[in-house]
Amino acid sequence: MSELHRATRADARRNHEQLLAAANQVFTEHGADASLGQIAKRAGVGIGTLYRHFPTRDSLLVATLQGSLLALVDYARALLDAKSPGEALKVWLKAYIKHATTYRGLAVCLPPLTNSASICELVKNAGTALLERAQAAGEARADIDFDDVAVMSAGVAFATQEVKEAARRKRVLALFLDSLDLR
Amino acid sequence: MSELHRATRADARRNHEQLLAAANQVFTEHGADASLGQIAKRAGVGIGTLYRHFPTRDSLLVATLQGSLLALVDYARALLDAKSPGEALKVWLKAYIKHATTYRGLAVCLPPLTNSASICELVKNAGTALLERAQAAGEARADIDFDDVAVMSAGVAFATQEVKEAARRKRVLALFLDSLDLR
DNA sequence: ACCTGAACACCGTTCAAGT
DNA sequence: ACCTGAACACCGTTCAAGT
Repeated sequence: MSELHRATRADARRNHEQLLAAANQVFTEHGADASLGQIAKRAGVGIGTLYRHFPTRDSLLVATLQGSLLALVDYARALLDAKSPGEALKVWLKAYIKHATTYRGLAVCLPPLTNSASICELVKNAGTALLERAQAAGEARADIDFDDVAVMSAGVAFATQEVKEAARRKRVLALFLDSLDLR
Repeated sequence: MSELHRATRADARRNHEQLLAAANQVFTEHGADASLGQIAKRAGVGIGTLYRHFPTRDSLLVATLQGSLLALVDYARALLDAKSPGEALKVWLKAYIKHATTYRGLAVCLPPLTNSASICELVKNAGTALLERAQAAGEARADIDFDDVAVMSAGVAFATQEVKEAARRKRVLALFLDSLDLR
């Protein structure tokens, strides 16, 4: 019943919520490229209604991820008080990369989305703060910015996604995290 | 006129070649997820003929890339004589990653293909030789194998693909290559 | 103001019919 | 042996008609 919803009709609000819930389910089951018609059907809503609420697939995707993205931002803020700035950065990046595998195939459509969605600006700011703190403490190489780290993280998330062996996933992740250290 | 083709009909051989040429063009123009119907049309062939010659999209993709993959193998063999094993590895990995961007979106469908196509076995062997030589010379960290490097390379190719700024692409690539060094 | 679903354009894949 | 393309099942997206 927030201010934002005062002017919207009750059925519209309800449809919005049911679409989000359905999308979350269907994306989880079938991946980020799941059929939009299937999502509309699961929400008990016409396909046109889905498009009215979420004009693009990406807009539906970010809406679905908003909660976990905000959690990621909060996590970053909390980590700004951690003893070791370098470790704090790495711990957060692990969570950041793990988040990019929330849905199968999410890493593939995440990069373009990173530049359009406003929530991603918050995430970027949060990551930048952690990186710069680590760099200031001499615990991360100084010749990179957070966009570099974000690009590489997307790559790691993508490449890691379909690897069966947990040991290899862990090694590749470590390879990346080690690369952030000073020389 | 190779031995392999003695038993096949002349029109079949011709169709095969025209499909390859058309696929190369269309993949180049529209990316690795281009329409197969469009490829068949460009080849002047029924869609059924395309499926007869290349039962899956991946089989058509690897057939299209076979020449450049073999060139990559030759390049690796030549580099086994290079003075610096560590540098040789990195130079080749740059070419390897660049190859994964031959078509837009190729990096996305490359990983599964890497395990199925027999030509990729050759590439893997070539890369392994370069990596192990660098490791033996103490010019690459010893706690990884070529599969680790291949996974990360796929990630770099994917993540790098859509980045506009050349400087950032270069920095991310360097970040990866640096990570292979000894500590 | 919002919802619906038929309509359209596209795609992948198969397979009966042809040569 | 090989080729063809109609047929089928699916998908994304729009928009006229309804409430």
